[in-house]
Amino acid sequence: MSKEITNKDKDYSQWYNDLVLKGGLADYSAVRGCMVIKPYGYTLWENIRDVLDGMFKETGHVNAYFPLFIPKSFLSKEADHVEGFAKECAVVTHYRLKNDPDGKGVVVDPEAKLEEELIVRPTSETIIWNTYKTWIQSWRDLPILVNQWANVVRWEMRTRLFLRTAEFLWQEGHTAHATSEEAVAEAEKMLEVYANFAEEYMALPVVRGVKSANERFAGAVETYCIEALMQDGKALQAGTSHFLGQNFAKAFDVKYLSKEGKEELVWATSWGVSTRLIGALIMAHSDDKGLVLPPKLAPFHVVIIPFISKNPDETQALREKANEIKSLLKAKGIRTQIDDDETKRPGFKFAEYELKGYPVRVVIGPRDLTNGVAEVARRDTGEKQSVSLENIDQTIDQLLEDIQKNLYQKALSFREEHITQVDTWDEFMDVLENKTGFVSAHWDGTPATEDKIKELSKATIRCIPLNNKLEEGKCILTGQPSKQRVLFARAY
RNA sequence: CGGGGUGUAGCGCAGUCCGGUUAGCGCAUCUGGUUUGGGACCAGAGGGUCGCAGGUUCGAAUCCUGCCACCCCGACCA
Repeated sequence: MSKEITNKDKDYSQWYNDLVLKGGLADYSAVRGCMVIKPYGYTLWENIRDVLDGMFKETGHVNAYFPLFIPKSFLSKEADHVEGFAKECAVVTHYRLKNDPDGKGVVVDPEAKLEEELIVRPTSETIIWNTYKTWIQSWRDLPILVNQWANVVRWEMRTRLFLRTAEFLWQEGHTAHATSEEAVAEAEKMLEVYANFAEEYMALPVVRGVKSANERFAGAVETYCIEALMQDGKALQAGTSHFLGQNFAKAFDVKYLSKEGKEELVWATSWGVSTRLIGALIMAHSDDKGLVLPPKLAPFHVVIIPFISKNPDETQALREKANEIKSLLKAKGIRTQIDDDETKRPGFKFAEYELKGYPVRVVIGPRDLTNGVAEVARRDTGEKQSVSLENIDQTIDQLLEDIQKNLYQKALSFREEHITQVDTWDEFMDVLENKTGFVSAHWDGTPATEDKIKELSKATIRCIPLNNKLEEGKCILTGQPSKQRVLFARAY
């Protein structure tokens, strides 16, 4: 069958690609490293976006939009920042094409060279802080709590659908504050927003933490992150929030006059999540039959499949009943689709909607109609039950809640089982190789040791969990004293 | 950027080693019919610059040279 997907255990990467492509989320495009997000995948993104956007508004943020292009000079104003992004920037050098003198299409017009080259934004700190300079004069102008939904480009060497593409969609919040404390509080607050979103909506348990110096965002003083675990035991950073200190205020000379009449540098944060979340969603819950989507984000909650009968009257009655159920569900805010396509057989449809991850399937045939029931199947466990048509809306409403909870619980158990404490290097390597997942181990706190561990094991420090328990110990690599355990893992 | 692999119909592939009629198969598509409680069946039809550009040859999907694209694994990254 053309729709068959690779078994997860056989080839996890191929399984993932199959889900994305055959599940109808995205396609490869004509441009290297760039993907086409198809309607089904885009709806998923819209659902993610809408919920997050509501959360941002709830926490006092407003949306704005800044240019796609950044003057090259801006990027070089913050030393760490340039270094972090310089290697993966797309650059616009010309502004015009002309007909090829040899008659073969168009060529870049050498006459149309830009005075100053433009960088396609890999992130917007620089263009935004250059703008904030003009917005901020007084303490009364602060804080600025702005978010933007945008695309960014990072010219990655190696790309993967949703997880790492050259162009991707995201949101980036950029805030300006009068004090360091306020900015830190903002960064922490937004991390918590992300964590809540991941857990409540994506049914994805995450570890909240801070990054080590090596893994910190280029230009940040502190990077907070949420880390999730995928079914293959690899970690995935699902969101980050940065306390930028005064680095960008210094670089762009953004100062305000305090209540005391003193000129002060502004404090900053930035935070973002991207379409990568869709990759996380896929890898966290799906199985060998296809996607498994949490109800709170699934494009559709329910598909109703009426059986087609030989008897036209019966078929008509089934269609009507399907519509009736749909209306009932719709009244409860349940997103429902009816598939009464007569050219496809039921078995085909079952497989198709399982592949697409619809949380609930409702099947209704002549026998059900007589008995006043429908067959309701849940995607997460595959269980089927005969349900009375009387209060099917309530049953399904409850079922969707159960599915959402069950997905979270399943992912949580998996995550808990895959955080392993180790105290020796041999154990460390053994867990990474065989058990996989997060490894909680002592580290002497130096970047050099972290690099060495990465080199030897391919594992990185995913984070130092927030409110981490302090505990005396010895670094698994160097034996030097350590005050706390940190989480290592191989990661996406 | 290194290593490996693949480019032949919308998708998946065979054919390439060893050149030779009209390039084939499965799925999908279209038409007609029979079907429909877990990926239906029968009959017929349409669909191809064999990745691109050169070259060798009477003759190239097949041999030679160059290029390009994509996938996988590594280094780098959200």
